[in-house]
This record gives sequence, structure tokens and C-alpha cells, in this order.
Amino acid sequence: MLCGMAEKKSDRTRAAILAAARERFGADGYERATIRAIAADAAIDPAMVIRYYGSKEKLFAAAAEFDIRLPVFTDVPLASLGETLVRHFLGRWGGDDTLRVLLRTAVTNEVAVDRMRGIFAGQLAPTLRAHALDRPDVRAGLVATQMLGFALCRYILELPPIVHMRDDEVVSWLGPTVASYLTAPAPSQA
Amino acid sequence: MLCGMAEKKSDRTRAAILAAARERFGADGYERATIRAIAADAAIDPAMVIRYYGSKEKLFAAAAEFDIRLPVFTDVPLASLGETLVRHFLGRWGGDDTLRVLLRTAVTNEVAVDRMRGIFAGQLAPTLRAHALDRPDVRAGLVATQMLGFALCRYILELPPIVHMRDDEVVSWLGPTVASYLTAPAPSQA
DNA sequence: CGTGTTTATCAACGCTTGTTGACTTTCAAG
DNA sequence: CTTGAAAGTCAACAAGCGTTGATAAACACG
Repeated sequence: MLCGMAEKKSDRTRAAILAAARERFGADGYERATIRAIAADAAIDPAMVIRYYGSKEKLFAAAAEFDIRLPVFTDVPLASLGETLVRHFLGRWGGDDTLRVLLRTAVTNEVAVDRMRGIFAGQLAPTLRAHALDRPDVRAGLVATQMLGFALCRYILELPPIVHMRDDEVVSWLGPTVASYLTAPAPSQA
Repeated sequence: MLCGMAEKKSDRTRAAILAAARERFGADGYERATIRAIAADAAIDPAMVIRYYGSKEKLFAAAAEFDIRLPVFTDVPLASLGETLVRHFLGRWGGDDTLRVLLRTAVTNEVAVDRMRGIFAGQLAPTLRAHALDRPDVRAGLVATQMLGFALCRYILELPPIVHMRDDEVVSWLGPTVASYLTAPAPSQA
């Protein structure tokens, strides 16, 4: 074809498939999200999904691409570091639903849980390391437990009290916790 | 048969099925845990599973029975309430793997997520209500985010720093957080 | 128009799943 | 021993899955 234009017809369907895949994977998890359903959402033939992405697993790998986009918080005063972090997470999760895809699928899918560990080890931990008082990996892990636990309860389990909290309430409650995990002196063993 | 003994032959297989089901559901999640695999683990015929439990969904409902067994912490000094709670959770999760079953399945299975909400609303929230300063449901919800997030990171995602923490370290770190969620004055909105 | 590549369609495959019904074995009770 | 219910076995079903290959439509370019 030697098509010089940047917009090929196939790119639009590729994108449609990816969008439908993210939605289905995020809503149903890996096993219950069928290629046939994804194709129906994108209004195309199931065979095209395989044609463009090779297999269900490769489609998932593409749909689970995620950049946590943590900025470097060098100019943030130490006192409000926790609040800033929590606010960033809230904003990042409201944007697209890739993290919900990961959270929903990481529980049963090996690829997804590896991706999740990769995000922790490659994106979260290195950034937080700069702000941690000591034992940076443990502190980053503790932050992950609180932030992922909140996402789990709000977006997946949908516990009513957590769903109904306003964003600034969340920041006010979780901010100090995150801050203490990063900067509080390690607690003495009782 | 009119068998007067309490131990019928069928009870042993029923229990074997249930044990195998809990293990498989906990390891693989609802969809990937097949009745055939559960039957193989219990060394019986797949048909028996249906014979005894009716369907896969009913088997799951039986396997996901869970009592969080929260004691009433009336005699616990307020200062160590957080530590006591965290310690109780750690002990409760090490015992059997029913909670791991729920955590793995609640993410994709409607029955499981309902069960999870029921545990929160029927067991956790009522007990914590007695110790919360105000807004008891929000405080109980916050405790749930931290405890479930920890379980997620340790048992499901297996983030290395969290997996390797000793139990008393966990208590020392999470105890103050849980305590603050229950008894600290509600943070002022910035 | 004609030609060749890209894009889409369709029917079918092999496989696994939950579930069922007919059949055989086990075994206590008369 | 005979009888009848309980417990277990086996093969098969209908449905759904991911995936494939042959085939048709769409379309840019000579």
C-alpha cells in the first residue's frame, strides 16, 4: 500500500480492541473476559483480535501496560509528602482504569502479578527510596499495602464507607499514614 | 441404613472435597479452579462433587464460609488496641486459608465479594464500632483497607519486602496505623 | 480497468468446562 | 442369603472457549 498517511485504517481498530480489552479485563478479570466479548464490544470479528494481537495473553500484556507516573517530589516539603503522594495516586487511578485491570487480574494471572511486582520494584520503590528514612524497601512496601488496600476496598470490593469518602477525606486520613511509613523512625520492637 | 454412628462414610468424602476445594479456590481463584481438579485432589470422581454439593457455585459457597472470630476487646488497654488487632489478624490468617480463598475469589466472583462485604458489615464493623471515637463505619473501613492491603501484598502479590517481614515487625508498623484509624481525632481538612 | 495488498468475514477445529444419567459396587439390616 | 438403600464409577452431553485457515470485500496505485 505504501500509505504515507499516519492514520491507517487498521490503527483505529487496533485501538478499539485495546480499549474494549481494558474495559472487559478491568470489569471481569482475565478468565471471564472472553475474546468474543471484547470483539463484540469493539464491533469487530473475534478473529481480528487474534490477527492484531496474536493471542489472548499478548492482548492482555498490551492492555496491562501501566506507568504510575510518579514525579520526583524534591521540592515538596517533608511535612506534606504523604498528602501529596496520596493525592497523586487518587488522580492517577481516576484517569484511566489500567490499574483496576491490574488489580483485578493480578490475583489470578501470573503475567499480571509479575507486572505488578515490576511496577513496585521499578517505579514505586526507587522513587520512594529518596524519601525514606531507612530500610527503604520495607517502607515502600508498607506504602504499597495501604494504597493498594485502599484501591481494593474502594474499586473492587466496593465497601460502602470507603466508596463514599470524598477525595480530600481520603487524603487527610491516608496522608499521615503514608508519611509515617516513609519518615517515622522505625518502631521499637515491644 | 439407620446408622447410629456419628461417622458415616460419606462425611469423610464430603470433608475431603471441601478441603481440596478450599485449597484449589485459594490457589487458583474461582474460574481456574475446576471441579475436575478438585476431585482429583480429593481422589474421587468429579461426579461426586456435584452429588454432594449440587453445583460448583454451591461448593464455593460452602468453601468460603469464614468466621473472622474477633473477640471483644473490652479489657485491652486503648494504647495497645492497634497492636492487639493486628496480631489477631495475623494469627487468624495463618490458621486456615479461608481468607485467602475469599481474597483471591472476591475479585472476580460476585458471591465472594458479597461474602466479603458481609464479613465487613457483620463482623468487623460492629466489633470496631465499640472502640471508634466517631464515624465508626469510616474508621472500620480504614482499618479494612490497611489489613486487606497487607494481606494482598503478602499472600497474593507476594511483594518481597512484605513477605519477608517478621510478624512482630508487622505488628509494630501496622499497629499504630490501625490505632490511629480507630482512636485518633478525625483529621481536619486542610 | 486491473492488480495486489490490506482488512474483514465466516465456519469450523480441538479442547475444556460443568453437569447428567445409567450402571455397578458396597454394605448394613431382615 | 436376600434385599434395598447408600456410595462410587463411567461415559457422555451441550455449551463455551481460544484459535485457525479459506475466502470475500475494500481500497490504493499502475
